[in-house]
Amino acid sequence: MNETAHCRTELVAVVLGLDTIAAKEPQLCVLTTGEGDGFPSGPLQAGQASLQRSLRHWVENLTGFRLGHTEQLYTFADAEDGFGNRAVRISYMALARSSAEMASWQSVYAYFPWEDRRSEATQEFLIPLVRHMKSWVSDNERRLSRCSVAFGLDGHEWNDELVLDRYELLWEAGLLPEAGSWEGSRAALFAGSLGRAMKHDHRRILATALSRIRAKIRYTPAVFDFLPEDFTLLQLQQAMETLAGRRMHKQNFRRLVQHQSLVEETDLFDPSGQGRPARLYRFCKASSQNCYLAGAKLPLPPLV
Amino acid sequence: MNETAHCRTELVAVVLGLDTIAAKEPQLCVLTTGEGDGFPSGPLQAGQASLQRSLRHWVENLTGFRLGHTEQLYTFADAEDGFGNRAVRISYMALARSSAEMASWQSVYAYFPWEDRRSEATQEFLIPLVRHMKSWVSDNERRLSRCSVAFGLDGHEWNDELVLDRYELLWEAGLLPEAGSWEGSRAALFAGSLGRAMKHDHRRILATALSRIRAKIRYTPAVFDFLPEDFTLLQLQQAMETLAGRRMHKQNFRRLVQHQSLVEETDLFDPSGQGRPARLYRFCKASSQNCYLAGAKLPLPPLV
DNA sequence: ATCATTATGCTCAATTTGAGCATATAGAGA
DNA sequence: TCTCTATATGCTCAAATTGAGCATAATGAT
Repeated sequence: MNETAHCRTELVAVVLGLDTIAAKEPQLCVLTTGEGDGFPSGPLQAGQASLQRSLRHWVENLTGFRLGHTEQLYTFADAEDGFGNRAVRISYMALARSSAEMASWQSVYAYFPWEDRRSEATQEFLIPLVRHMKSWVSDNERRLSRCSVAFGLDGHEWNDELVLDRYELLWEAGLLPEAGSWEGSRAALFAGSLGRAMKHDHRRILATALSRIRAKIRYTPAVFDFLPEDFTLLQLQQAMETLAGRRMHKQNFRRLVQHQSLVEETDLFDPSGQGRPARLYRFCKASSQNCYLAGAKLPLPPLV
Repeated sequence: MNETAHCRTELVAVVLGLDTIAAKEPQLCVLTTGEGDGFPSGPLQAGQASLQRSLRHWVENLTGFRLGHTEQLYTFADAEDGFGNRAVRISYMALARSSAEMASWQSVYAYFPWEDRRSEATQEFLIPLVRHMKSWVSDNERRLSRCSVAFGLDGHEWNDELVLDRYELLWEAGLLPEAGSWEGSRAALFAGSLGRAMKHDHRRILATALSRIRAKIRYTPAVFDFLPEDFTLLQLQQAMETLAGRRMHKQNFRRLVQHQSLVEETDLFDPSGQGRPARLYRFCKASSQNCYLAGAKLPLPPLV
């Protein structure tokens, strides 16, 4: 209790955005450094008023990118280095409006392919992976239960928000290169479906961010931070879908959104589509709270 | 970016529990130090494996209390002191089972009287307070909207989880002693309804904890961490009520709980009551995820 | 003109929620 | 013992929400 450790304090930024430009359907992207194996991070600067401000300041300087809503994620500490020194890392998540600059960003689901359940294809590689996980934990009651819950087995539903739990189970199974116990040969069986690794615990931080944003879009109007001022209901729905990693029922989604008067009509239309032009809507801040955007899911077939 | 600040890193623990012993109805309590104006806190120790473990270790040593589920809340940083030194405070919330040791604990709602809407009495002092808040912000569009949302005015519903927002609005209005802009004379108008102050930003941390636990009990089985192994459905309901700060409809609450098979019957009964003895139930871990305990609310009359 | 494609309006059954009535089982007091 | 009060528990019913799908509208492409 008497020995105060000296700490190096570092800020880490997970900047999320929707890439609406390159692909036809918007994709969830994250700003990375190096070979896409880390996030912008740097020491806590002296002379800044608040942590949040400090973070915004150097991320905007570093990347030239203007950040939207910013939120603290989690604080980690390394073990001490033998001289009583520890490193403390405070991680933040920031949302950014999409822009042309995003070409160099990385797709979030490149790191967590199993989290993107929008296409049927995911099902296919997920099934053997989950089967393997189950057999691996079959001797451990506690782990078996965690596995069932996290991967939606045995009558449980797949829960979007359990990103961190799923990541940790894969880690514990030694299937991820970052894990000390990595079993490369076993992992090779699932080549391509285990995603890209990152340095330090950055992939874990990304998992935390994905959990957080998925929880946040359900009960707050956070999606609108990703969208332009005017948008079609399809754009809104696809933004929700790429964030949640699952498909939604189109007509019901509209009903849900309109019924809460979350958005208001403009008298503009989007002429770029092939079919009937879609009306443009605008976020209606007046009724922003008590927003519920989770419903209108399309049921997923059970995994096993 | 080049100047690394030296940081003192401190851990702060908000330990919550239900006091089922003193009062007839369980009350939400928190472990405090001194005159009830602070939380146990201490420097991050060298030689501990993880932050979480470090926290548990010294809280259990300090208080002799065994902690249940522990969760990181938020990390704050003081402004630097002029020598390039900053203090970083990492706050944690921990849940504890009730015990006889809790006599010395403080009621959470002593710090936030406006958050306890279980009794009609709260309505009475809340109405003039909110009216005052509204007139205070009437010249500021942004604040007026925040106020409406936070205090459930103008058609908005009261949202349990906006504890931090409400605290910050009261702070900004200069009604709280901790605020630099405190206007004691104006605050005196609402004597007794503005709650007890705490040192540093500890009351703000408590607000964060209350927000967090209220969010958590809705979608996770966190309530059960407060309850004994066997409990009656009334105990469960009252635990939810004191945490959420609002009443629930009894029959519907039972239906909600039983329908999800969150609990399983025992063949024991609680004989201590006056009327028909209540059956004792037990938490059913098997179906723990996808738990939804938020429904069955009794509607509150609008504030203004 | 016809077709493919997307947007949008509408229906209908199943489920969930909000509210309240009715009955069951205990202790306390006449 | 009988009655009253207090609590637990079972059940009903209407309103609201949700899940799913059909039908129509408005555009570009062939």
